[in-house]
Amino acid sequence: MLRKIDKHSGVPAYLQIINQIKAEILLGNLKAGQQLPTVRELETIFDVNINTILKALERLKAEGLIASEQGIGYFVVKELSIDAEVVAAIKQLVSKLKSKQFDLYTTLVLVEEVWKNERI
Amino acid sequence: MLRKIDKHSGVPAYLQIINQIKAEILLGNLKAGQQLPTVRELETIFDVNINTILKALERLKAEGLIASEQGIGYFVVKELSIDAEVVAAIKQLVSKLKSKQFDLYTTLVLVEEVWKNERI
DNA sequence: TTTAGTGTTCTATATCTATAGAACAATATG
DNA sequence: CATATTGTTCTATAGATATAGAACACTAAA
Repeated sequence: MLRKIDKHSGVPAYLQIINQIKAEILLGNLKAGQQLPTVRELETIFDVNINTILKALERLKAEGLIASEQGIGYFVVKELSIDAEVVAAIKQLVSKLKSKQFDLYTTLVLVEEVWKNERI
Repeated sequence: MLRKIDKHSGVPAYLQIINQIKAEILLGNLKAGQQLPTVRELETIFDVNINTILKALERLKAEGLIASEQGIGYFVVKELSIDAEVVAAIKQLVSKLKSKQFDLYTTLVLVEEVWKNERI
């Protein structure tokens, strides 16, 4: 599920990488104990320099989400399971917005703004 | 509705400013013809340097969303109205996630990932 | 033991982002 | 006309981000 980052979004590459990996863990696509692709494979997958990969992995390690073993690889440590109902609700909203021709950027901006402006 | 940006999010300040203004226009809180705060007021509101403000306004101008008149100010040009139903749907999702103690960052990451992974 | 495949560390360089500070240009108002 | 308020332009500097390239360290397997 991991894919090329968007180099023109303005969001730092290492952050986009962190976000992708975190999301995969949240969605249950990466489970505890599972090994990540090697750093040199990640270099190809995300299409960034190895140092950028390392910066992202370092942060995820500091958060305790993953761990590394020299000579072996990186592994998911902590599982972050979320409610299936929540995933369903998000899918439903995404579906509605896509059918109304919204683009992802606009959607994210709106969600953020509603989040910060509404007191619920 | 415009507020301080988050200097520690890693997202460039000028992008956060663009996002906020765009969202206000989308939500109808800034309507066509309406004047924005002065650049020096925006400096205070967002808590960033005037050059960062200008960079953001420049981009919004290039997109045709706002226009400037020297000696007078910046004005909203294009209106981007969206379906009230869409806003309601977003509010509903935000409400549900907040009640489940989700944080904004996790929410945005999930929405993005679901958007990119689901073919709908 | 040797080799291939892992992660790890380091230096150097270029570009982007953000700030500070100063000055200039156009407009509206007294 | 003079002044205050607005946008505009410019230079210099610091820090963050990203890349390239090289070398080193640990592990597993031939």
